[in-house]
This record gives sequence, structure tokens and C-alpha cells, in this order.
Amino acid sequence: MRAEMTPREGLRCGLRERKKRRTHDALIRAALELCTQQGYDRTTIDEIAEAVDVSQRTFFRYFTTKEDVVFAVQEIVEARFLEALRARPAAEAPLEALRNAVLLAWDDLGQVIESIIPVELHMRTYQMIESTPALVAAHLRRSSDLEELIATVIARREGLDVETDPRPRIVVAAFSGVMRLAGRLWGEAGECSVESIRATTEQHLDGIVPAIAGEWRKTAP
Amino acid sequence: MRAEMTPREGLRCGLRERKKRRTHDALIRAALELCTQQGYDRTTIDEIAEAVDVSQRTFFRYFTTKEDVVFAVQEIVEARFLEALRARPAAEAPLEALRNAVLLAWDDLGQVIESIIPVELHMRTYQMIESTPALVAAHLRRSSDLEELIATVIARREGLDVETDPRPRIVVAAFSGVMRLAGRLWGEAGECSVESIRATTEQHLDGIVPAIAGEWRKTAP
DNA sequence: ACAATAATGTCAGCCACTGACAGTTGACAA
DNA sequence: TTGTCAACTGTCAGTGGCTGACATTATTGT
Repeated sequence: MRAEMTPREGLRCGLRERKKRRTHDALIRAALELCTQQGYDRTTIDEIAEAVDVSQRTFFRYFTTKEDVVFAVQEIVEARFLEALRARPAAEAPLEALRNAVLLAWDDLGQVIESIIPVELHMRTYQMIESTPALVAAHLRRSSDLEELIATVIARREGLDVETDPRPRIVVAAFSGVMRLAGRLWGEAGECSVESIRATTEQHLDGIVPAIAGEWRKTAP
Repeated sequence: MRAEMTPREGLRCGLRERKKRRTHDALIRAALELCTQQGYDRTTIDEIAEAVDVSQRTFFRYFTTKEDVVFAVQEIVEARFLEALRARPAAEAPLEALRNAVLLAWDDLGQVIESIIPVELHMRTYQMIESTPALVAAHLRRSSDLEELIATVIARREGLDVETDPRPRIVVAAFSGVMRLAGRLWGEAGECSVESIRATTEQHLDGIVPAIAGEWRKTAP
């Protein structure tokens, strides 16, 4: 069995593949439903496995850790964002390209998510992550890995080498930090819609340049 | 027993306090020594406890998790940095104050660390953290908590409210991301001295403004 | 229908971590 | 000095995440 199901490959092929994908998605749904309802720590793998009627061992053949299943959907979102970023015209400045890619990715994302779980469940998951220390840690580590990829893309756009020029990583670090901040504030606000997270994101991204420039007292917030 | 030993309080008082602090520090030393030598994952709590000749249960009365003991020294470093930041003159712009506080903190840090463990061991610990996924995650989460504190300090400097004005958090997010980047690159470089990490930090911090401004092709890196 | 192969279940076991209870040791007053 | 109280420690039993090994069942290509 190959656990890599990343590029939604399950479409073609035989019964075995379809069955595999079915339990895979069922595990995600069960896990998110249980965790968002009763809390991540108070949900055991045995419960999740039992809900899908497989053994605990089988769960661990699909997801290497308990955290993994929580981020399975995020993974798809991230892939979308990377695509959008690579498609940005070379004329845009790095930070500008990042900004536009995020906002575009948020737009037609609902479709993709809905094929696996209800969007509403995904939003609740996002909020659960931000309020669970263990998941915050995991989320940050994943973001950090993603940053590395983004930095490479940015470097290529500008014709630079990531290893020798620190600037691609620097913008990405700043960008990424702000993205996380926006996500966290959105989670705390309780407002659960896709529009609201888009708006919060946009607002914060547009605050980067003036905030860094440091002329805080000249202009109103 | 109170596990909070944060403000190095052990100086005064009786035998009991001294004994407590002795095993506390001994556990740190043993843990770091063992983990840096044979790897974090391949080191068990039982080994650490046995090296200090206490029970496993006692270990968990001093440190709530295995990760905690690894970051015990970092905690002191962070407290130092916060002090330095609060002492910065109000005339400095936010990012400028952050920059100067970090560089100052690095200077007279050796003294403080040495009272607990050899500085060289602390440096090796730093590198171990960056090369151990579980610890990277923990480190990121801790940094994220620290960011919140820093943002509050910055907001007070500028006479703003952290909850309504996103700008303090935005600079801090950018600053923090860059700090981590510098730390990671330093770890990968293999160079273990305090000077080299100070230099790397300085270089990257000074890169923030131009990188965000986006005029990459006008000036040489 | 029949191998070859892949997915699953079962079982035993490691390790981080916790609660409960009992034993030990330092602090402090009589 | 001694006895009492409180703090610290050890032991033990148990939970939950996670893994390796091996047997069992299910699909696939022939």
C-alpha cells in the first residue's frame, strides 16, 4: 500500500484504489468530526478507527501520526496556493505576488474542499487547530516547511539563488508570519465564513509595508 | 513543590531549596548531554532520570514534558531579551529597537548561561533543536507565545492597543520570522561560536527593510 | 481458477505521561 | 531534642500514541 494520495489520483483504476480512498476520506471525516466536537486530546485513535470500522493499526497505515489526519485537508489548500503563486506574472514584486496568490487561492477553494468534507467542518477544524497547543506546534512546523518551498519559487522569479541570497527567505518569513497572525485573529473572532477570513488576510497583508517602514505616527491605522 | 524556578530564586534559603535546584540543574545537564550525543528521539526519560539517580516520576515533577527540559535554558535567554527590549529608548523605531535589543542580549549572555551549563553545550543544543522535527515544532510554538509578549511591549512603546491595531503584531511577526531564519542558517553552517550567530542575526535583520521594500534589482545583495 | 501481491487484523511491546498512595526528609516550634 | 507538619520522592498501575512481526483476507492479472 502506498500512503501517498496527494494528487487526488483515485479517479481512474480498480476497486482496490476506490476502496482505499473511501476509507482514507472516511478516516478524515470521522477524525475531524470527533475532534472538533469533543476536543483533540479527548479523542483517541481507537475511537476514530472504530467509527470507520477499521483497526487502529490500519489508521496508522494511512496517517503516520494523529496530527497528520488533522492537516490532510490543509495540504490540499497549500498545494493550491503554490500553483497560484507560480502562475503570477513576473512583473509583480515578490510581496505583491504572494498577496495576490493567497487571495486568489481563497476564492475557488470551496469546490476542492467540498469533495472531501463539508467546508463548514474544515473551518471548524481550522479554529480547533489554533486553540490546541499541540496542533499549533504542528501547524507552525508545517508552515515552516512550506516557507522553504515558497522561498524557492520567489527566488526563481527574481533569478536568485536561495542559498546565497537571504532576501527571498526574508520576505517569505515576514509574509508567513503575517498570514499566521491573520488566521489566528480570524479564529478568535468566531466568525466562520470564508469571506471574513479573506478580508482579514487582505487587511493584514496590506499592512506589512507601512508597518515595516516604521512611520507609525504619521498615518492613521 | 513548586515547579516555577524562573527567576533564579535559589540563592537564599535552606537546604531543601538548594537540593531542589541542584537536581533541577542536574536534570537539565544530563538531558542535554545525552540528547545532543545520541539524539533526542533515542534518549528516554528513564536514561535521563537514571543519570541523575532519581525516579522517572520525579523528572516529571520538575519538567512537565520531555520537551520542556530542552528549552529550560532558552527560557532564560528569552527573559533577557525582553528586559533589553523594554530598556530601549523610545526614540527608536519598533524594528530598530528589536534589532538592538537582540544584539545586546547576545553580548552578555554567556555569563548567565554558564551558571547552569557550559555555553558550548547550549550551542549544541540549539543545533539539535533545529535538526529534530519534534523540537522544531515546540520551538516554533514557544516563539509564537513570545511574539505575543513582544507585541505588547512594542504596542506600549508606541502608545497603541494590541487588540485594535494590527501593526505591532505585524512587525513582530516579520521580525520573529527573520530571527528564526537566521538561527536555522547558523545551525546548518556548523559554525558553533557566539560571534557567528550574532553576525548572522545582524546581517539578516538589516535585510528586512530593503527586502520588504521590494526594490531587489536596484541594489546588490 | 490460481498464484502473486496488496491491504488488513491481531498481538506484543516501547515510551511518554498521569493519578494514587506510601515512605522519606527537611523545616520549625515546643 | 524531639515531634509534628509539610514538602519531596519512589513505587505501581494504567492510558494512549505508535511500531514491528506475522498471519489472514481481499483484489488483481493471467
